[in-house]
Amino acid sequence: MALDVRKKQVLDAIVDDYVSTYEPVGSKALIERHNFSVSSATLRNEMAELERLGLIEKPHTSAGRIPSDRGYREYVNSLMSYDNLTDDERSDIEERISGSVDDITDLIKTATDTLSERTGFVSLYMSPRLHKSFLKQLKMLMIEPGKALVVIVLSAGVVKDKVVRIPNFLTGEQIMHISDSVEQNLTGKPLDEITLVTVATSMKGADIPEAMMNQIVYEAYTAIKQADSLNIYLEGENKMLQLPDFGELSKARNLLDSLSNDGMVAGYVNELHPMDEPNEDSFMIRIGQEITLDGLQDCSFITTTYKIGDDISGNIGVIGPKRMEYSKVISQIDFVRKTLNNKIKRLTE
Amino acid sequence: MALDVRKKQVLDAIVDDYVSTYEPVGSKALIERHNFSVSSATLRNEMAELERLGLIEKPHTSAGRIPSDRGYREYVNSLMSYDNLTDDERSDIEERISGSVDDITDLIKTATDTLSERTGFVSLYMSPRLHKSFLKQLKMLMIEPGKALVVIVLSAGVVKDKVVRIPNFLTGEQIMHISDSVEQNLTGKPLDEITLVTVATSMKGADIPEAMMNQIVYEAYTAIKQADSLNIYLEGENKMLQLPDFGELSKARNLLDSLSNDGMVAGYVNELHPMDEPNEDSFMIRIGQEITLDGLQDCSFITTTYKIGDDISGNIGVIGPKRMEYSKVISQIDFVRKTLNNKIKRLTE
DNA sequence: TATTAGCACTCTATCAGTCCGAGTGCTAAC
DNA sequence: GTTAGCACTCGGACTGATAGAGTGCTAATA
Repeated sequence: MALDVRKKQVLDAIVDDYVSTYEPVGSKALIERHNFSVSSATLRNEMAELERLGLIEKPHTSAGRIPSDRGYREYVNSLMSYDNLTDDERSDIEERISGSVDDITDLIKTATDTLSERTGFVSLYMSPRLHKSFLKQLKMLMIEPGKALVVIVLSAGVVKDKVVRIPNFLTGEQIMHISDSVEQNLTGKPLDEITLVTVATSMKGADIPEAMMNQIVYEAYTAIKQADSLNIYLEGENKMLQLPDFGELSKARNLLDSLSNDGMVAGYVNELHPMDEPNEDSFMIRIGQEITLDGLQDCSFITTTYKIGDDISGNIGVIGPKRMEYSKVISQIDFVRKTLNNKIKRLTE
Repeated sequence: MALDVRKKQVLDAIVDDYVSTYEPVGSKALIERHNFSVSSATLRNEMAELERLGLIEKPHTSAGRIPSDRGYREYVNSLMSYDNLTDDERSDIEERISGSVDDITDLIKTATDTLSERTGFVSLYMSPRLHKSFLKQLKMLMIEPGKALVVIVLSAGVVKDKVVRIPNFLTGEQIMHISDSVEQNLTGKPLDEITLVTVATSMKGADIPEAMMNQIVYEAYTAIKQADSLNIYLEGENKMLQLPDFGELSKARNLLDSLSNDGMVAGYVNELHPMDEPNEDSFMIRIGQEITLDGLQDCSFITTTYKIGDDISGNIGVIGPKRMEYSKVISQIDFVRKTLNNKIKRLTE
């Protein structure tokens, strides 16, 4: 799509105006607000051309133009200029995130909340993907007869645990044995290389009757695997009701219903960030119709990646109306991500 | 408020009709739908009287009547007949809750989700109040230099844990010592009797240099206290947008904004259920203006109590529009509570 | 050839006016 | 105490007229 300079300026101006006013922009309004050195008639010709190219559209015959999804895409890809945060904004974000407690999950959550508050949109994080992280410790604690707590420590100091059922007559002593044996054999292994078989063989050392082995193997295995399950956290859904974009009740309903389906959203965000991500510092941007999730076609997704150590990463980002100030939102996410990464680094060193 | 029989019938009919139609009920409609053996004129007189008593009101001069908050209250207190669930409903609830996993929190969450799904309203649970539960075990696990995991096992098998910072040069050995010492001295104590002082004295046994004691005492103490912090979980906020009661965008906004403030809602529900609750099987019902939480004056709260063992309890309930079928909702909550209590009992035995 | 002024046309949003129906309170009769 | 009847009120739905913003097209211009 090779647009000449003036067409680019016009599209840029239309997006800017429409984003800030939520009113279709006409040729006259365009002349008034931007200093084009041509007349409105010329702009009308340009706009007709842009419409033929599929970059802008009319809600109805006698209205101004609004950007189409492809228009936003063009804008984001090649027209938009990046924003710099003000010092105030920076220090605000830094304070909020640094003032947070020591727990990594709390930290990520705080970063996400900050994002929603600062943009006025929905923000989200995906729990860290641990499949590449490796096992540093595994302990089993007897809680009461028939119940034990499996504690798993992963690289970068991530801790997970799960209460599991065990055969009733196992003693604390025996549990310790098993746990030591498993730990010795599995420490250093990445999570995605741990299978039911490796867990089973790792227990060979502890001399526990074969009969009760199966249950423990299974429970230990699920405890480990559960650590790697994918969770999503969404914040600020209600803020979307303030936006004119969702001022019609049916649109608002649609939006909130779609967002309430955590699993679907998580799956979608997960798809956006493939496992072997080539460029981790980049943003994934999906606009309007590009989004293959039902009911979110008036939205845009902007997500990026945070890191815990070298092996572990997760995603953080924003879901807003597609009519948003992309440059502002992206720079907010960028700075929050950086601040978060730094704080995590300090925490895990 | 001593109402004669017919006034009661009229109020009852008005509430029933209004709840099911969301239309103000007039004297004629009342005659048509219920077989009163008097004329509409007589009913008009009765209605005028009920209005004088503050039990019903008119949206405007030429409209029918709708129940006032006091009208709903009167209805709930003395008119409403209790509903019995159908066998289908019972088995549906039982299946959903019994199909859930073994973790108590998951179980309560499932029960809450069920409640929202079955009523179409917002449901909630408050995390168990643990202040009366007593300490059964306390273990500290070294995770890496400077970091330990405190695992706390409470009565009824409730497990809590927290990662804490410890002095860098403490060895795993020393941590074990401290943990054993604390455990020995505090086991059997109710959480609300554990203070900074008792924690400190409990560590006297482990011979750790005085200097680093303070930090550990503090961290152990906060770990214990955090176990008792009050959390709330809300489910189904978006469902409220389907209701005509919140069909105006401003009302919907108001509602969701209020509900998004978890802390406020938690505080309110907590107030409703005083610590030394006299009758644990009862329902707390708050209707419309009775609710002292901003922005929820078109709602009703109905909450009750679930139990984990003898010492631990929490709350579960529903927030819906005040125009709701109270008897149905109450019986749903009642049955969910019973099912939940049973399942918890089986789980903790 | 690109630009522009001008003009006829289109469509929406808004506002006032009208009418209908449901419901009320009151009065007088039963 | 109950009821029929009636005048009155008010919101909601419909209508038609109007203003305003914007367009596309044409013909003139640089």
